[in-house]
Amino acid sequence: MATPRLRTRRLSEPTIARLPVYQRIAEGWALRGLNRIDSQQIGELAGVTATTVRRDLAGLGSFGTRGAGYEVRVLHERIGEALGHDREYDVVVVGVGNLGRALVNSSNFLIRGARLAALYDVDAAVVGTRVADHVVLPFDGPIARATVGVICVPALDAQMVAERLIEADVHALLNFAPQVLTVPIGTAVHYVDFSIQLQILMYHLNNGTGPLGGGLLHSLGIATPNQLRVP
Amino acid sequence: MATPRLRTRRLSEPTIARLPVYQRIAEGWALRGLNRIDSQQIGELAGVTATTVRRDLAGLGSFGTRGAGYEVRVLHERIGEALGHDREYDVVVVGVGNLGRALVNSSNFLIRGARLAALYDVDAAVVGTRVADHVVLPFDGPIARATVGVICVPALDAQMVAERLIEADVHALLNFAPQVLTVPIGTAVHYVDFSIQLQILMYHLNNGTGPLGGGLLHSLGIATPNQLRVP
DNA sequence: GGATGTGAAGTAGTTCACAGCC
DNA sequence: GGCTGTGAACTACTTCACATCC
Repeated sequence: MATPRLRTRRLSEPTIARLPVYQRIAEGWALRGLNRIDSQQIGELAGVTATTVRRDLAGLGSFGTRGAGYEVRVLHERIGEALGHDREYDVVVVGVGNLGRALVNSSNFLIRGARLAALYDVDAAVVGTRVADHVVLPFDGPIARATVGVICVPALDAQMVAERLIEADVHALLNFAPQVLTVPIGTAVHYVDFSIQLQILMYHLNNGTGPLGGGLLHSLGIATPNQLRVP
Repeated sequence: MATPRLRTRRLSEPTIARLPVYQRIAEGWALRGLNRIDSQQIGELAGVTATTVRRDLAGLGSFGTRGAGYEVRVLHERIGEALGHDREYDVVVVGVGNLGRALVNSSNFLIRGARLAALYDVDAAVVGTRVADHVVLPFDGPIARATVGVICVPALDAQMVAERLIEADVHALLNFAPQVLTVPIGTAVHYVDFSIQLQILMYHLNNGTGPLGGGLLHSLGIATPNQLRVP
């Protein structure tokens, strides 16, 4: 576990989930050559209220200018600092099926300090092939030193994979398998589950709730309708 | 938008996100031939407190037995009803790259009433090929009638794809592109963003928060360490 | 003037603690 | 005895409203 740093006060869970969205918005504006943005604009693009944006950003220290909003460059930088993007960390991916392949080849996955250390699979047909500039290694061999392990294997194998990763001293897991993992204290598990997202969407459709009822995203849930167009 | 039904009282957003997890746990137990489970056990497997489980389930009507817990079959059924799994709905997928392919071939994505209606792509090399028992159609042609549109295209194309889907009367979107969408009122957008999940995990690692500090999943966030083993 | 940053108020979600029932 | 279901207390998050500063 990395050393804690107390540069910013402790951020709330919903705030942490929104920061990457704000950062992406900042990137979009920077790309367009715009260098100022205000909480109102960030809010409309992110699907939250301007007040929420200001509270979130205030937690990173006061770097806005009253009357003029935030400087896009500084905004991006501060969020990066808060999320620890100045640190590099190694990621191993276990399971090089369609999903694993999609992840490592995505321009959106291994960013902000994440570095692919190695790829593993149990399938002899896949081991030895080249994927994303790495030769796929056998999962029963030695495991590279890494901070995060990404699990992209079938549900039934996920627990076994988690155990082997933990044994190899990987104590942060991102699990794409539809399987709750049992892990010892000291290991963080984060779940990504596509079908749950679909199911939440359907619940709202069936019940007429969600965006129409004014419902809001709860750590990347349903977003408020968003009429503003980026200039 | 489907007709609302008021079988159960309105559920809170965090509850809705947890129900699919409970349901999966119920499935696991049913598969093992176990037919009773209590809130304590569900909680340990899902990474939440027993009280939270009981509150969530109480929202679906009282179907537990004091002193004996919940019947696994009834639990599964009630959650299915609450989430609208008895209804079938059509899903179109736009973008048949690695990710789109991974999704439609996953045994975990198109479940619980979701039915793949059609696949679209703009790439002439992909259009016409067979994927998951469907011939990939050109995105500039007519779009099938569907309830949900899944967007698996590069970030820069996502807004255009969303607009065309909305024009074709698809008013619920699941967006896998790292891009906030601007949509008219009446359209629900739900985001799935891999890199954000990684970033949240890293934040906690850098700050020593998360599972060690007793932090808890916030709609599929970091789960509490989970020592219990399924019998 | 105009937008930030923040006390204070309001709302939502979780946890406690226990009555109620099997 | 044991576990559910729930009022009451508590905690967390959001929104209001406005003083503050450019």
